[in-house]
Amino acid sequence: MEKVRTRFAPSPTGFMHIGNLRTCLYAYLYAKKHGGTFVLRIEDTDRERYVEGAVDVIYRTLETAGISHDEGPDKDGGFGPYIQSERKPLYLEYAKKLVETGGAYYCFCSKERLASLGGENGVHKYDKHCLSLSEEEVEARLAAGEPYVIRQNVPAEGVSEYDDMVFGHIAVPNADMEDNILIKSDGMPTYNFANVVDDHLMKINYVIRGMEYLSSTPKYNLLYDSFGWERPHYMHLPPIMKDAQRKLSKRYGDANFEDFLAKGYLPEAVVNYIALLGWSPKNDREKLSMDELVELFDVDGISKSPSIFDEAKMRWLNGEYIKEMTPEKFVERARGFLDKSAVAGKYDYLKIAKLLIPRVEILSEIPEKVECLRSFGKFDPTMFEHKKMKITMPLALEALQKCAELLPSVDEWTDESLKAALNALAEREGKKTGQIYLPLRLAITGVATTPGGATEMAELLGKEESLKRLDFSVALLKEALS
RNA sequence: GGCUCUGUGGUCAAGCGGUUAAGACUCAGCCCUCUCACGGCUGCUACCCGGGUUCGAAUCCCGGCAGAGUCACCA
Repeated sequence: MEKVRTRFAPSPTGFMHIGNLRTCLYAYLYAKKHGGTFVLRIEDTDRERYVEGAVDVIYRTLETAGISHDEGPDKDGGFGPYIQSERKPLYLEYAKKLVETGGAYYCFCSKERLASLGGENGVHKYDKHCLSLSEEEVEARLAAGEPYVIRQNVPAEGVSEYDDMVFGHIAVPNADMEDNILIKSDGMPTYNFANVVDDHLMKINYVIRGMEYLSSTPKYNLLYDSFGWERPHYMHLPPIMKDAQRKLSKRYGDANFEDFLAKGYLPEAVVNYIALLGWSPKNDREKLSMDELVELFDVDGISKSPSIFDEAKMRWLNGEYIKEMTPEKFVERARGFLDKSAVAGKYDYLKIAKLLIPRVEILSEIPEKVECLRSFGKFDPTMFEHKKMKITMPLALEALQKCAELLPSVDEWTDESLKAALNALAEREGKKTGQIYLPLRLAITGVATTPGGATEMAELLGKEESLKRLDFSVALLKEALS
């Protein structure tokens, strides 16, 4: 079997959005799955849409996503250059060859004439006007320096067909296809043409891309045929949608890959999630590493219908990745968020990590979760009331006062010894442990929900701060009850 | 509008002529429990519609309907 070569060919027009990344991922997975080569090619033939720095975003995104290309502008594999603008002379050369074989022709029509062609429903279709120009006339006008384009010569009749790896047999009447421009008047090729020439020259035999090309692919095949080149296999992918009607896109301000990282998503979780959007391993596995994706990836699992991007599910998956981290790993990955939170520099990150790991789905939740370690002040004393535990404000006060008597004598200020002390206290007083813990936790944090229990929070805060807060809360309760 | 494609719970998604139509997210409830989480359990909700073919159709065929893509000197 021939060696598989796939490619990702983005145009540098800004950020890398999720849909693009998934196409890239599938092309990568398919190549790796079959021991093939994955090529990165930059399609910058549209000078008007070029965005400075966009190429760097592409490199950066691939790297953090864990997708490494085997060939590209920065990794020569002998098929370069890998940037289309640097291949410019090539295209004209090949277009001329196509003119000789009759697969293409020069066109001198003005924009005005083209505009006057108006068909039904505002749809124009070029009328092959210049196809009938004699060779001499073409030569003369070329020599006179008249501006021209080169158009593909699509047969007027017949049907063009091919078999798509995911959509199956596709047949399009030739009459529905236009004689598209291959070489623009600025001498640059259009996507239609550059793509075909480059894919052939780079020996790309599996073309994996969005399904917006599904119905124009027969046209590209005609080009391959005119050249006498072997057609590649095609794998078209359904789009990722924002909702049932709209595609996920930069235009609607939808988050791109780097935005998600900034929001505290792990790159491997994002990659994992988008791999599953439009593809299924057909078992119940959902949390898959890149290696597993490579192993399991299969065209058969690719769906034909669009899928809607569900951030809630990606968030859940991200949480799954976090849950299996060790505290050390968590600190390493979350350092940026920890450093910007209330615990920055003041607390033991590893201790905090243990509490945060099961409670955080995306890293950006960290600051809000630990804020109670820094902020403390007057709070609503009725929060001490707890029906199920049968705690009233007076009972809470009593419990807190017992704590205030007992705790200063606890020397080893750790979760375990605090627990031991409080359990003994509860037993002595004939209380349920919750009737002690609950008020204490509230007393030293001042908020209803905390990332840990009373003793865990106390350990973090330290003896001095805990006792200070406890005193404050005792006073607060006394005042409320008087 | 022409052409191309698609149509399983709110979302992702198994299913490939015979199933009580998986599983996951979300949501609700319960258990666990010092809060919140985690974990465990339970529940709600689906084959777009209509015709065929067949003993039997979510699965095959046809027709509707709905949605998407495309019809550029953009990719």
